[in-house]
Amino acid sequence: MNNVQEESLRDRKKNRRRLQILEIARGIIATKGLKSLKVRDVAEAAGCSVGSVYNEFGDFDGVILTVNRETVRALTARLRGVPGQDPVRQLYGLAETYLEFFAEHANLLRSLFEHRMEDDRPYPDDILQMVMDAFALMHPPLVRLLPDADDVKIALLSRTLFSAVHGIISLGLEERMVAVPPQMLRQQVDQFIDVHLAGLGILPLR
Amino acid sequence: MNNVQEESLRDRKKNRRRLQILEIARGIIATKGLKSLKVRDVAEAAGCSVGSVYNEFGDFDGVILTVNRETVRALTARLRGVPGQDPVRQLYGLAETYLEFFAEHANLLRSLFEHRMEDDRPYPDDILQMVMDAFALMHPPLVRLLPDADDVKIALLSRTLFSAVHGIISLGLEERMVAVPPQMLRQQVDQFIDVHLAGLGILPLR
DNA sequence: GATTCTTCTTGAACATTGTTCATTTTCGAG
DNA sequence: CTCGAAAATGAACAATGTTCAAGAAGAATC
Repeated sequence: MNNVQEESLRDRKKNRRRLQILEIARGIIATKGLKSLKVRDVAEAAGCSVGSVYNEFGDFDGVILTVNRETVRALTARLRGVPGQDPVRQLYGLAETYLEFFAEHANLLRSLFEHRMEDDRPYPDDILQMVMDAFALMHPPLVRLLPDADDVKIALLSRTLFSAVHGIISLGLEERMVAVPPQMLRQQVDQFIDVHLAGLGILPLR
Repeated sequence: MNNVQEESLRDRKKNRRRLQILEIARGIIATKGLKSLKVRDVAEAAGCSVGSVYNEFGDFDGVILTVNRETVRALTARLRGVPGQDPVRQLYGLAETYLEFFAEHANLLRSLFEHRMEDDRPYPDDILQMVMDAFALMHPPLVRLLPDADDVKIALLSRTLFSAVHGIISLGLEERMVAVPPQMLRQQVDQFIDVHLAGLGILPLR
């Protein structure tokens, strides 16, 4: 077997189509929600047969999970872009960036958190791990802010804090419920962190 | 029209069946999740035809929504049962009771929060209102603890706090993710409230 | 370039499941 | 008992995920 794989014509077409299918599926989820995603719609929009979708992704869950995987990847990239000089600012930045991302891609995030597998197959571990990793991004700044605390406790605190922020945002953006205006929601998140940092004995910047 | 309605045989049967259908549907959702709820299964278990289910509930969403309505009603009842002598204890009690209820009825709660309507029909207002009302149950104790604060701000704080607790619990119980052990989760919730109350300038009891 | 072999693509057919509705059954009133 | 209204029925339909035998397309070999 030759490791210097030059991409064959077949591979090129396959890749192009794969990306195209994902793009279309993501677009439908993002604009009309996961419930509106239909194999036939995707196949038609991609100019191929339904069989090709199955050939490429195994089953329909495969398409959804691949989109979700990219969603959490994009989220993580955005969160990693939050400046880390000042740990307090970093915490606010992480929360606000999460809010921004969630507001921009609400349906994609809902697909990530609400999709249930067919039958009782388990949710892929790598996606869960990526989500956990994203939620652990508050760990480093918290370590800097609480140098005397047990590392395990900080890990727990990081997950707790991020989960709390997630709850505030995901319910706040739920247009079904009393949709909180976006600007208000940001204030809400900031105030929440204000209070929580104060409770941890950390002085705010402002 | 006679207002002294004695229940006719017809009405009795209708009511019995209605309750039976709901019981069965709730059981399936609770044990196997919303995705496993099928009209035919419900009809067969209730010993009636699929048509009867439709006759009684209009469509399948009708069944789900009725179950969800009862779920939020039961939740509210449980939360209202939390003692209110001491406002601080009440806040812990509300959070812990929510945790208990969520742990006991995880799939029912997920059905309440994750179900999306067919097409683009709106989620029934009364259910949303009941959820909002449940989340507002932290309002009274917070008013007592922060007598000088603006009432509108407390209303917002109440929703924020409860949403945060919801996030911690719903992600913590997500067995897909790293399922936090229930006892640990309770500690997590308590510590979260510890810190947040401290941040609000409220002294803990212990 | 022709031939062969492998792989991918196709789309009709199937399986599952929500929904409808003409027909039948049941119940209550007169 | 009879008749009309209401309810129940379940076969048929519609939407949608899934499979697979047959054909098409590309790669490999000569």
